[in-house]
Amino acid sequence: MAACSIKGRKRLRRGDYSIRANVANALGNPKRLMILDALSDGEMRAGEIVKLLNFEQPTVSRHLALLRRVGIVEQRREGKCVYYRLACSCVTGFFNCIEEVISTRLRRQQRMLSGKGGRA
Amino acid sequence: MAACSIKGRKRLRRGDYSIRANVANALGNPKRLMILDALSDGEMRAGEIVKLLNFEQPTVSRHLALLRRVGIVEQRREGKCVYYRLACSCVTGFFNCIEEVISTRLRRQQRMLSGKGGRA
DNA sequence: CAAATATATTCATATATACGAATATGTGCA
DNA sequence: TGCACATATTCGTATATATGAATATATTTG
Repeated sequence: MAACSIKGRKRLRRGDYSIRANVANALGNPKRLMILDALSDGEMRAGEIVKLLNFEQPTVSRHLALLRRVGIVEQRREGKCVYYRLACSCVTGFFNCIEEVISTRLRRQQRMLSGKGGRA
Repeated sequence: MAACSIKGRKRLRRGDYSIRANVANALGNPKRLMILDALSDGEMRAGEIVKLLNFEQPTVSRHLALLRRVGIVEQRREGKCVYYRLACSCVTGFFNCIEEVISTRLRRQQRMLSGKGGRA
């Protein structure tokens, strides 16, 4: 006999979660986040990003390729230079959400410390 | 002589991008996305998720532990059962953003096909 | 305490990712 | 065409992640 009740509902979004995960996964790397953060100010050349962040040129190129592959950034060639930009304004929202998760976590940890840990 | 101008601006968010990446990274896995999608309907027991998604019990447990570690979900024990819930409402926004990225990408691909590919 | 249920952790391994170094491709210009 | 600048790709390898199987821990109840 189950001690805890099971609610019969739950509908899941349909479709391929792998595709969604690929998009999210592209955001799960510190260097890519820095690149996106830079791009959130506007279009930049690949080389500009290399200089700004002081990463290896191939590193930046590969990260940009990955971000482009999943559709987070778009590119535009102008002569010898390739300009990158965010493909979707919602990326900024990602950052805000992450900040929110982190601050929520901090708050919870504070609670832990003063609550559980404080006395005993 | 650089052919493309360099704009001198660009301010980056400060702080540790690795922490942010850890949070985002937690969302970059199809099974975890399915778990979060399930939890977006409300609190669930670990075992309920196992049954709903038909994953191995240790797999679910580990994914939940990871999600909890980065602060995306919280847990609550009630007797033998452990209930999990989203720690932060913004997680739903993540999904919407991902959908937006994917649909933007689709739109762009359509454009490619009818534009570049159509004639040539 | 023993047994049963619910969840968590460990271990070995398979797979995916990230990176530097080297090299290739693409573009404009003399 | 040949050179210079800008970006992309390949290769070998180091590191991280995911997983099933087995095992451990926690909680309730008899």
